[in-house]
Amino acid sequence: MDLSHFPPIAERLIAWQKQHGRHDLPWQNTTDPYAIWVSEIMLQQTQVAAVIGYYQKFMQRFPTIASLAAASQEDVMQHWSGLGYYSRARNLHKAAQIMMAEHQGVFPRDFEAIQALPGIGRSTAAAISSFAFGLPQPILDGNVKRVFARYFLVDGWPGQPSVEKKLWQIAERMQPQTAMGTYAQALMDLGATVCVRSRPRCANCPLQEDCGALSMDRVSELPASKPRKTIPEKTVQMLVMTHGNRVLLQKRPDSGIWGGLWSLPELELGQDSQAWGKQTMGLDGHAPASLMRLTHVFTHFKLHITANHMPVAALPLQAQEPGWHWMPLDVAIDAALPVPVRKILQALAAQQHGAASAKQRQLALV
DNA sequence: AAGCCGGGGAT
DNA sequence: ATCCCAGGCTT
Repeated sequence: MDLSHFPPIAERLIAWQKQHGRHDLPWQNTTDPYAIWVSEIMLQQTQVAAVIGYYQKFMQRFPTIASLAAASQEDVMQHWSGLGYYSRARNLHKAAQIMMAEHQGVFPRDFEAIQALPGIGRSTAAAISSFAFGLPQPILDGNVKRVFARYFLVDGWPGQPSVEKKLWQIAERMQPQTAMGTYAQALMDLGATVCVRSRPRCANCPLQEDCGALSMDRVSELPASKPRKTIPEKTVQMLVMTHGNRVLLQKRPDSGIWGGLWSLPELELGQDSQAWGKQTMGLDGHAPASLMRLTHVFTHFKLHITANHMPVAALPLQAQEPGWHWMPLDVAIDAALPVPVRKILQALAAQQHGAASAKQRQLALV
């Protein structure tokens, strides 16, 4: 690829960053590789605004590699609950334990060693290397892909391997050998605040004089968007079994959707709740009551959930199956749950609270 | 190369 | 309703 007719951009970007970039995010103004690592993992496929609160709580609870490595998976997952892509949390936890066992509890400084840790790919390893250690490794996240696709007129969807390969080559060619952290931050900040997806602010861009897409009037069509397919839809029934103030939850396996989180038992749509409770748990449930319906959209499918509430009067011993847990409702709501499950339990809590208040009012009248 | 893995912000 | 976000891992 011939990039010779493009002037170097690093110096302009670095100068722009010092004046117009972001400087006060919670994970900036530190060279602690642990803090930078945690932020980079949280920021994978997740916007800055969504991360800030999670980051602060996570760092307060797990301030060091050692504290994270020593924590239970349950504790780690609880601090990730709601953020999505839960393999990130499991890999973060696992990588901390690897660092304790194989790197003397110190974050490795070698680029290959960093990238070898679970959950850290080339771009994340490069970001950590630049910010924490000043290594000249190019990053290539969504922001950088957009900036380069426009500036260098790269056609095709950046998720396509052939297109991504071109973009990595550009990233390598543009990579400066000084001020690596500032340069990486400049690319991200330019993409996040100026070279945004829709209606970019080209008049404020330090690269406007020689941007390929701007000169060709192709800014709005680059980068090419992902070819979209219709996603399948699934319907499930989630059963909320309660005994007194406790609710039955099931720990999901690490692999698959919502891995490592607590969830509700799932039945097929027409499946009979009472029969299911009797067969799998040996429980006699009351007639199930419709609690709520909701639709949850994932990247690759849409899930229609019907939540039914079935109280059980007695709890025989065979109801204590491994992997299942009768959890007090107030505890369950703060556990590591998927978002729709938390919504269902909150609806149940609201309903029970309402019923309790009604009873109180009734008693007050007597 | 394509699929899997979440939840939310922006438009 | 659609796109995409400081992507990586598995098949």
